[in-house]
Amino acid sequence: MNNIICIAGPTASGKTALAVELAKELNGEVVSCDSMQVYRRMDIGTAKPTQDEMQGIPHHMLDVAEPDEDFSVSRYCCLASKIVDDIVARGKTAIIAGGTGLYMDSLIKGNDFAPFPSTGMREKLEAQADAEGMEAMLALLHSIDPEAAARLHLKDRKRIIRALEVYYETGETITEHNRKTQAIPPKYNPLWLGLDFEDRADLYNRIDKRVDVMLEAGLVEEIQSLLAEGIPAKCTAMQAIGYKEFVDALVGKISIAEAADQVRQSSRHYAKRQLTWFRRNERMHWLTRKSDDDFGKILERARQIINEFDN
RNA sequence: GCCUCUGUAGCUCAGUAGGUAGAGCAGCGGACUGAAAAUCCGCGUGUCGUUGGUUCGAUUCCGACCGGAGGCA
Repeated sequence: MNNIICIAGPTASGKTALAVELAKELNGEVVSCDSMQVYRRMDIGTAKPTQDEMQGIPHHMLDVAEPDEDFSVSRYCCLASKIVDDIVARGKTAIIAGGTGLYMDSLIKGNDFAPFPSTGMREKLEAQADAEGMEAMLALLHSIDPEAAARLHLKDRKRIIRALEVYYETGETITEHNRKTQAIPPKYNPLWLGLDFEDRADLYNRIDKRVDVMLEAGLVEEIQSLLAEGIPAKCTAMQAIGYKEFVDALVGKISIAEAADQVRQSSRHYAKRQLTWFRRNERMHWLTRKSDDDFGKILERARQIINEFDN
């Protein structure tokens, strides 16, 4: 009997509902794997499961950070792995559900991240990049870590700076770091379930509808109150889809209707990226939903896969 | 009814002084390992409204017709 199940899939694909149903049937607890649901008071726009939706099933890794706090894969793995271990130790099933592929893979593989001293290195590198340009930064990286430099595109500023940061902070190149991480055997051996739609348009329709539901549920008010309590509009949490766009609307840059359109658009792009990430996981059991399949059909397929896996 | 403008990729529009066409967005595919709902890369065949004509050759010129916009009555 496998005691860890991962439920992956794009936004609005029904991960929450499937996780709760399976938790009920398998004596499970849900561990959210979502880079934005970790923030407190960001409930509507992150589609955080409501008390109703949880149906009494314990949920973890929600509300573990303040919106203006720095969060990272490293912190996620550190907190979540303890929780998973504890659930399993208590003889229950850990159901890890969410759409943040990097977090999910890192948790399962057991990537170990040493804590980062906050020395302002990133700010220094950002300033240097502004002053000297990315060609210079890439050349600098090449002198330190030619493999990484060869792999990265000149325009991928974020990764070039990060690669330099990792080296200057730890003395180890990101290439070495990656090699070491990949060498360690996976920490967990879960059953992977992936949600997808045979017709992409069905997913996109669900995304569109969900934006309307969020608006009705008071997303704009949620954002207003975050801003009112002093959460800076430029912090990472507020860069979440559904937040940054309505912040623009609230300061009058665009209309609410335009913001809603942008949210729908960004969500589609995001969903596509999520699918790309999860598709490369060759251990994934895909639950591909046809246009006339209902939730029950997907649940039934999930049960089958779980039974086959156990036998 | 007459006149003018207009009809090119799913959308908005370029363009071809006649040799069957290209951008942005959308869409699709990919990457991703200490910010990831972030960041980045790649992919453009479409009856050039329809139909006749001129031409070796028409999306391009001419005519008619059918859409759309505006103007005059």
